[in-house]
Amino acid sequence: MTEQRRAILAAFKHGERPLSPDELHSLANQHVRKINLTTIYRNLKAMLEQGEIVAVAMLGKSTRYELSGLDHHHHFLCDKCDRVFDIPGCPGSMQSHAPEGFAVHSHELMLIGCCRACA
Amino acid sequence: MTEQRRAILAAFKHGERPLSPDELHSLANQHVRKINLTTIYRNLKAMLEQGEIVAVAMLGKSTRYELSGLDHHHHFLCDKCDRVFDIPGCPGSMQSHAPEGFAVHSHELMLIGCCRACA
DNA sequence: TTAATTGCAAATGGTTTGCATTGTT
DNA sequence: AACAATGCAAACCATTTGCAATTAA
Repeated sequence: MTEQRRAILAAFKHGERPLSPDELHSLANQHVRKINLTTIYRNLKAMLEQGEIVAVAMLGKSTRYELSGLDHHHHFLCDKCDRVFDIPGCPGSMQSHAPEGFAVHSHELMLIGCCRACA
Repeated sequence: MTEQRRAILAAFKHGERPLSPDELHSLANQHVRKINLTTIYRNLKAMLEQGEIVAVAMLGKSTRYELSGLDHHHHFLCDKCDRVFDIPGCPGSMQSHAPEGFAVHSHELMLIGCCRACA
């Protein structure tokens, strides 16, 4: 594992929430010497393919990423401060909500609202 | 209401599922004389602000849009054919899944799997 | 006829790629 | 030495913007 990859992992752990490539870039640069944004993107791509991280779709804004292997969970987007929080738990299997003949492999749930700090 | 806006609305109705700006462009051009893609984007922006349509976040792919005012519902993304289907109903209020002090205003749910046609 | 809408081309912003350089084994 | 990872600049692609021409009120 390269020094840059280690810095990116550290940034993920330090960030503790889904991060955009830019946020990751800033965070990783605090951990080691300057890393190029291109390197961030290339490592994100590799980490995605290896299943080390997962992508989180964001309305309008650029995709964010987080470490995988966490317990199954969902996200809360604060529409005031724009931060995304992990929320534990899950409403449960969604297969019953799919129409006949549709097989559900996975699901994503995003709650939108106002976080505690902004309230 | 302009002729172009009418064509875009017709495309939404004809499409019957969340559409990308490009899909909308193709569809709208079938309904009237050529419309510029810029006009699609500008009308989408206006329709969003007026609440006439809503955006649907797509992982990696570009945002899709659909008419609002439909019953509250969610989406199913087929990972084979890449189409998005509306699915009726909702698992219910999500407030109980949010941490203490977090106020939920709305939520988005995307089921991912294999649609009936691709099965 | 005055304001809003459109088309076109250029600008933008996030992401990706080519290639020469640097680091790793 | 051989191969993989990096940095930089250029390319890319979806979306936005400036501005002159067109359409609607």
